[in-house]
Amino acid sequence: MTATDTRGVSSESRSQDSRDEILKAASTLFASRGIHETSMSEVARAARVSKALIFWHFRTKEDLFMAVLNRLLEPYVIDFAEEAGVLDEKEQITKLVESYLLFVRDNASSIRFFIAQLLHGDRTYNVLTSQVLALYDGYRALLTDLISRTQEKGLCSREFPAQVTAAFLLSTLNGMLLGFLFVRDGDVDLEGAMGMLRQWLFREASPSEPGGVPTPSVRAL
Amino acid sequence: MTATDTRGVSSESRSQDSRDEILKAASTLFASRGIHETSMSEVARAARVSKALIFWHFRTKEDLFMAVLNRLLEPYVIDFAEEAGVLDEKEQITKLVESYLLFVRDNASSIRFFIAQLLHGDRTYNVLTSQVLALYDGYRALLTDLISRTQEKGLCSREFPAQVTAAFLLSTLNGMLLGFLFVRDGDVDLEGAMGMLRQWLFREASPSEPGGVPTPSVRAL
DNA sequence: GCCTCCCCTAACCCAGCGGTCAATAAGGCA
DNA sequence: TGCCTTATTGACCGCTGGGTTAGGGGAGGC
Repeated sequence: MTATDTRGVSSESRSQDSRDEILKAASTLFASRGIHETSMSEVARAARVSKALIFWHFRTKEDLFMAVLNRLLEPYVIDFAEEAGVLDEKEQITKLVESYLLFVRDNASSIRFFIAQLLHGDRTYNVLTSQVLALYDGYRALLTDLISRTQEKGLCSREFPAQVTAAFLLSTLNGMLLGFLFVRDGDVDLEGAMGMLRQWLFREASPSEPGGVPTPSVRAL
Repeated sequence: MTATDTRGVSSESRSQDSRDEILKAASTLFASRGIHETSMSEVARAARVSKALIFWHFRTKEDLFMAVLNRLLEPYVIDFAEEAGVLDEKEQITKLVESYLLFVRDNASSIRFFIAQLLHGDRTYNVLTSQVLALYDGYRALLTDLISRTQEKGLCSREFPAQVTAAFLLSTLNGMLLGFLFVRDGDVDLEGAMGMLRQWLFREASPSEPGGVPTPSVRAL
């Protein structure tokens, strides 16, 4: 989608195009079938390019794989600071949790890939782990801080220390993530999940909505 | 460990022995490195047996893999009914949750393997998924029922319907599972996790124990 | 003592793998 | 136009993978 960008076909952009094409094909194949079940010939065929060209762009298969990894990691950033000021803490937490779930929904396939990769523990383990872990810790810190401030203002229960609550909440989110990844038909009940989380976090009474939506369906968590 | 069982070397037991040896070696290798990164020659070497013998016992590599899968699935059973009567509902829930966490701790490597396998979604997907899902649903049903009864007796909060609570709790448990799988040094804070869960479930006050154990450590959830 | 059936092996087969290379096409620049 | 650099390819190579095959050896039956 990003930049089909056929401006000034001159000079190095020809090379760049084929490189992108290869990366795109490799991303799809690696993510869906794993590195070991994907041959370079298949990547070449999918990218409609000769196998030798792949080795011209990338020294080895593993190099290509690393490039794919980085490409897939690109959207994994926490861009939260922007809308911080306008919302109160409660809403910020809600927002943060929601963005987690939305992200999971929209990036299910690459998350699947990364978890499988992490579980597998190849050489890539170290570099990938540290990167993913950094993101994860960032998110947790953000959440802990937010919960802590919310508690100070008396906006939510002080039953547990903020970091305990945050760790617990994150566990639950990860459990939901796992649930999402195994959902059969790919559609996921985000609203239901959010509602449950909000109620749990803030001890809200069940929001008896005008339309009278009954208990949020909880299938397939 | 089970049955080195060298009784009556006669007749078909020789075959059985070598078959077991192969399965054992294959289980270890497949579980730790995955099917595609494990060659039949490696399995043969690990089982100290010729490669051809493997193909005498199992028609193809995939057959062997399926046999391994079933072997690894053996310990995955819910044997809960036994001690049901003696405990009250609250303790039963605690017990059930604890047995989940203990199971996760003790079977981390095969759980890892199964999740990786499920995430991957090979052909094995269908047969494995259905089996794991059946177990999972069994556990959930057990839990839902138990929570429901506990609520009826007024022993725990009725804030949410039993099945919502169960699904939520299961999500959290799965999140913890995920956390356990990625714990660095392999040791896991079971007591801390259990404490948090109990408090959450039953709204217990922090159990200020005589020894004065401070807030349960929550690292690495 | 010999035959038979079951385990088990060494040696082989060949498709497909990751990777290389010499040859070529496709511009930019003079 | 011709030359130089950069992209691109088809053909090739060594090797490892899953899978086969022909045959050896040992325990039971007769």
